[in-house]
Amino acid sequence: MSVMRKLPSACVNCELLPGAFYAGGPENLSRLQSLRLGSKTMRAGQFIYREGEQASTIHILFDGWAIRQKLLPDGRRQILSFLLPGDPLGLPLLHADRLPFSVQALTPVSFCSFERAAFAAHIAAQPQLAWQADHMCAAATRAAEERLVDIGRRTAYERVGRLLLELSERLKARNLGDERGAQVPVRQAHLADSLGLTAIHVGRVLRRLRDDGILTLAKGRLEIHNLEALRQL
Amino acid sequence: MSVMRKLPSACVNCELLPGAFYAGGPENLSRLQSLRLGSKTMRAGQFIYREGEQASTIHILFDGWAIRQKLLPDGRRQILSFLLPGDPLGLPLLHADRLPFSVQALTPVSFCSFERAAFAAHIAAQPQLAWQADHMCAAATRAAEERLVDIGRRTAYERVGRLLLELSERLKARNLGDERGAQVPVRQAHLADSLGLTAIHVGRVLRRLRDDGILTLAKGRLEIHNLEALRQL
DNA sequence: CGGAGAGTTGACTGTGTTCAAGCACCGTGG
DNA sequence: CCACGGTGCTTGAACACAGTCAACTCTCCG
Repeated sequence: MSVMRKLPSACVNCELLPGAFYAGGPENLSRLQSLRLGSKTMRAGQFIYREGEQASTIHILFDGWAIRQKLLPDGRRQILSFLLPGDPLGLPLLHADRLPFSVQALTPVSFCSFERAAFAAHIAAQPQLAWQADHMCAAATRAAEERLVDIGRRTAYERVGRLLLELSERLKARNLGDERGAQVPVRQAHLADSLGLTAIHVGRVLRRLRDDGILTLAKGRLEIHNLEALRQL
Repeated sequence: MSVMRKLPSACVNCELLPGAFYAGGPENLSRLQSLRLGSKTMRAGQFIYREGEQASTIHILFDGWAIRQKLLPDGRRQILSFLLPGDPLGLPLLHADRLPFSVQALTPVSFCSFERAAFAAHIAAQPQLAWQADHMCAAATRAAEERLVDIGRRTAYERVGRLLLELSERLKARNLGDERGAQVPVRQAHLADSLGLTAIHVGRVLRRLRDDGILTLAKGRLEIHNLEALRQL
């Protein structure tokens, strides 16, 4: 079974920080370190945040996968995004003290925590950090709106293909996974709730994608066999 | 016919600025004024931006409605949002020089323009402006993700009702419209492309909403008859 | 060996789509 | 004043994509 990576003792040694917008360069790391509250691990399935509840800490995912989702009273669920190591969890807490979505661990996870208000002040006080936060947020909006096009105007076949392509590219960008594929701990029900479909239909679509020689998703592993065809979708 | 409001000659007199995040308070207005390039009007249907094309000015909608949309090669369209007076057009241009969507005038519109780079610098240089921009952007993400839940997991009936409720509330917040309703220059095809449906089905849903005594949308006018029931959706 | 969770398969249903025709509204021009 | 054409809305019938339900298999673990 997969073993969880060990958290570094200090931010300076953290492998995630180069490139993380909230770090703001080496000269800020000690400041950031002083805001750090500690770290935590959780098991698969645990809720890291629940929609609407008050929360005063924000987390940075260090290892494992999580999902960001909204639940309707009658049990329907919409997954908003998949979260990978390095992603901040609950970023809207910088602007409000209640989150408009829940966050749930998809695998065992570890993350480190910062005090909401102090972290917000840290960013708000520095023009270039605030600007970079805005930049990140713009990217998040763009991603949400692309998913909107998927769900609103693309077929199930296109949706599944594009989501798996996106995941594979995000994993590659972080050097997770190898040549042909990667571990993707996502079940058909997750794809379904992410794409506005049912798990059963996702299963049928995955079979078609496999039969068409485009990709396979089985036993927690995603393999892409025809990247060109996949990009065409 | 509706008459277009007259643009003020100077930002100081602009009725939109109180409350606009990019203004940043009275002391900044002269600075903002100096960045202003001028104003423009366009007829209904004209494209203000086209997806992917380079653009070096950003606009603030002064009067009229516009839509933000993405078009697929085969003609399918997804409307991302409706833009009302006071809304910035093409905000992502602050972070990139190509827009990931098109903007089209829905009615005759007027707007004023600012040079992209100068406007971005104006904001990026001031921590509190940048932070407010981040705040706005977070709201945009939240809106996109709520629409995502609508399209992904709600029925056509719920979707149409909720979108019209949202529009009516945005109009009310800007003092457009009166007691019972407001002018809403949105055709069934727009609702359809916004909600991942077809215009024909939207028509059927609107009839059901009317038959159920909840609302009517006809001849460019939206009237809400049972706000409570509408909120229940 | 047994049980739980995930995935598969098949038959049936339903929400929403497609296509086509007809109608209402409205600004234009004879 | 009315004929005209365009645009948008409505209706009906047939269809399709995706959903629902239920039974069965597979795999992984204990």
